[in-house]
Amino acid sequence: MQMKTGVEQSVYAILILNMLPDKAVLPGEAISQQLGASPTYFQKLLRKLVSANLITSVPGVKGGFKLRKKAEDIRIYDIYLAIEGQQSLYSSSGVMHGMLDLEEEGCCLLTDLMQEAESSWQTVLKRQTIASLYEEINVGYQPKVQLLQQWIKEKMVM
Amino acid sequence: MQMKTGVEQSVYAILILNMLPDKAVLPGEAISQQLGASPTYFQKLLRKLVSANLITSVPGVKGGFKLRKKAEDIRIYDIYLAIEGQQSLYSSSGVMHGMLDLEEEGCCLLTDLMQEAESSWQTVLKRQTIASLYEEINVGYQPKVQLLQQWIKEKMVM
DNA sequence: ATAAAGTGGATAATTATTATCCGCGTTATA
DNA sequence: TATAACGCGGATAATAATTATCCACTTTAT
Repeated sequence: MQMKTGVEQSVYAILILNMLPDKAVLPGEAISQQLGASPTYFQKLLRKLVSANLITSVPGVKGGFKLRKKAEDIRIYDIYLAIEGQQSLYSSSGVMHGMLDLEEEGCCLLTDLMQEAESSWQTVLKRQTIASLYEEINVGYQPKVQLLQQWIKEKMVM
Repeated sequence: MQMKTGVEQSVYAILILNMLPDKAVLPGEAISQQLGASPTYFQKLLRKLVSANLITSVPGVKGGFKLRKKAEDIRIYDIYLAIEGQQSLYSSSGVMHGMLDLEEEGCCLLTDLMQEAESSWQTVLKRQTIASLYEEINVGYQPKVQLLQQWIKEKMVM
């Protein structure tokens, strides 16, 4: 039971897009290269972020991706949800039904507890936004962030 | 990202073992049958529960499994941990390293948040015990539980 | 001795996740 | 208006995780 690596990649991708000047756009391949992700699969992740309305895509020669929302309006949870989907961490496989020979389907003693646990988990993921991560990275890694900014200027298209 | 079905099966297995008279023991195959689980794989799950000191096994002709702890001392979390292992839901894949070209390995902006989220999730799983589930099942499904008790008396060995 | 149980290792089957490929639509620009 | 660089979506393959099976072994009641 492990979170998909796509969630982490997406978070950093969005962090990069957040450094992009307004109106500018960054090709998917450039991002995937910088993150060391497989280009084709990473494109799929970007699609999910587009579907979730977190980023927008621009087709054509000077196309690419950019943020759709402000950094303070993108919670880690939003990205998690976009990539992992809304299926819950736990779903009963109906063991109770067999054990007690019940008529009704789908009843399980664990459902409520698990739902509560998941809510609790999600609540924490809703606490932090891209804006707060951006601040954190700026404070802790200023020189490296400067270099990244430089790279973005080279790769972006307007 | 889904919890293993083995966790649910294990919870109900332990619930069954909890209805067992003291000193009695129940063969693994009987349990797996009642739960509709694959016998051989279910045996592996039982092994994990033994390793986690939640149940004990007795080899030999009149062998089987029984609880090692009292129902009120077995939290859902203990079972979850026994089956899923202690690896966390999230582990960084080092994307940040590539993005910022850092020297240090293993630093990730998400680690703290994810750790906190997971703790929060675990806390909820620690709230409920086998004892409380047993009570719940007794209140809601009394007649069916009676039948289960009957079945246990048939299958158990002392 | 034998049969019924658990143990541990090797291995296969299944499912989920990650990755690639290709043909298509869109758009800047030569 | 042709072309090249990009995103889009579907099909498919490769890899990894999970679930399942098999077998030789130990233990123990009868």
